[in-house]
Amino acid sequence: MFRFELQAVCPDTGARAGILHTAHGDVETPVFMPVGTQATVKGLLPRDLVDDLDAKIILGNTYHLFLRPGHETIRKLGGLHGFMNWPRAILTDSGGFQVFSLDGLRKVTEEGVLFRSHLNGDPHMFTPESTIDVQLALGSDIMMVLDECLAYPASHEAARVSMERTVRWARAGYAHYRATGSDGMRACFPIVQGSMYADLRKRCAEELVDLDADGYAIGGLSVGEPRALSLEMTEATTPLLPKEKSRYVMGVGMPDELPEYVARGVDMMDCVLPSRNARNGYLFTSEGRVVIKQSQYKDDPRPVDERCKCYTCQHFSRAYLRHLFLASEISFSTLATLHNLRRYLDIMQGIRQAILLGEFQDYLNSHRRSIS
RNA sequence: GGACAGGUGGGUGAGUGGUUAAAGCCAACAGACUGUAAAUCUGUCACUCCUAGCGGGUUACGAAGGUUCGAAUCCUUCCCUGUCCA
Repeated sequence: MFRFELQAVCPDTGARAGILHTAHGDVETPVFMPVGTQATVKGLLPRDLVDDLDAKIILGNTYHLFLRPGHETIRKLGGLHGFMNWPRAILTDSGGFQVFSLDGLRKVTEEGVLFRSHLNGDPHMFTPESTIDVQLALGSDIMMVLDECLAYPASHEAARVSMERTVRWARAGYAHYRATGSDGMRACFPIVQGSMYADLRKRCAEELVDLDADGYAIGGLSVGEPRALSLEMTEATTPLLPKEKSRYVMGVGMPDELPEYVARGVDMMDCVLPSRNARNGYLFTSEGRVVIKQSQYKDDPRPVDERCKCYTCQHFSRAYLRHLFLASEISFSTLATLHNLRRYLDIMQGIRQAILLGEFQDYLNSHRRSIS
């Protein structure tokens, strides 16, 4: 039975701690979810994610898995869980982000999104209903309704038109989900849009709340806008969402921003930064960033982060990691991704503990002091 | 000893009379990355001056001379390298 259990609420901020009960295990929130678009978190094995990182939930992507290898193939091979041998929870994005990232390869219509495959140019129509069907085939624990992730900046008029269409898609997708896929074991989240206009965000949230959904997402952020705006839009939205339902801000953020989202009432986040930046040699540490290719690390015997307990930091020097990076060795990606994700998960665990102990305000204050 | 081929910036390698301080790639050095078209992408990469500009000057294509208004490019000599033949 899918259920969100609220455990603690910060009396001073909007922060909450809870548990997301899914068919594939409990997920303690606030949670950061590693991104595994193509049925793999790039650079890692499920073994790493479970044994080393203890990640409770990861993402998959409807658009990418539909194109390759195909959702029917995955369905036959045990769904995404069986296919990629991932025993824990999976959240799948609907393809709405590809409306943004594959701008130029798609056309948005009232019916849905017509994508031209980035692999071979074949046309594929994605509708609110079809994306639910694909996600059901994938066996997703938390499905996302198809939305239009709008680029920044957008005019108020364009944002309104887009947001209203996203609401219509959410209604259609949700109706389809209720009719075919709502078995109590899985969940489906609609997505609040409205670009950087608080009034549109508010209207969108109000419309979507009527769906009485399993949880709510805030999308359309981290599309090029100033960081402060992303937080502002989150802050304008979360108070309108039902307290007893989980809130998921899609595609954020930098390590420093994670507590800020939580303070605004966010329970779930995901981002490619820890994994992608890891592969590009950008490591997150408790002391800030370490760009491992820099010559200053040439003979550095220290671990990436002296306070980190990850496998990478426990066994390897910056000098060694720099060598692997410069030599384009595959193992670098694994070690770096392992570290960066561990950093994100550690931050979230610290945040959760602070909330449970009633110390989140202090945590937030000291966090803000440390970065200013 | 002889016959060919060749010597270009840290490496490799284009360029065979003038928009060439010299392509591309690699290395080096920086930067970017936010629901992943990303093990990707971008910038810098001889020295120097200032009024900081599609600005000036100085070096630079093995060495030294020469031809020419002008040479990495043509000529002469020398040095060096590779392959083959004795």
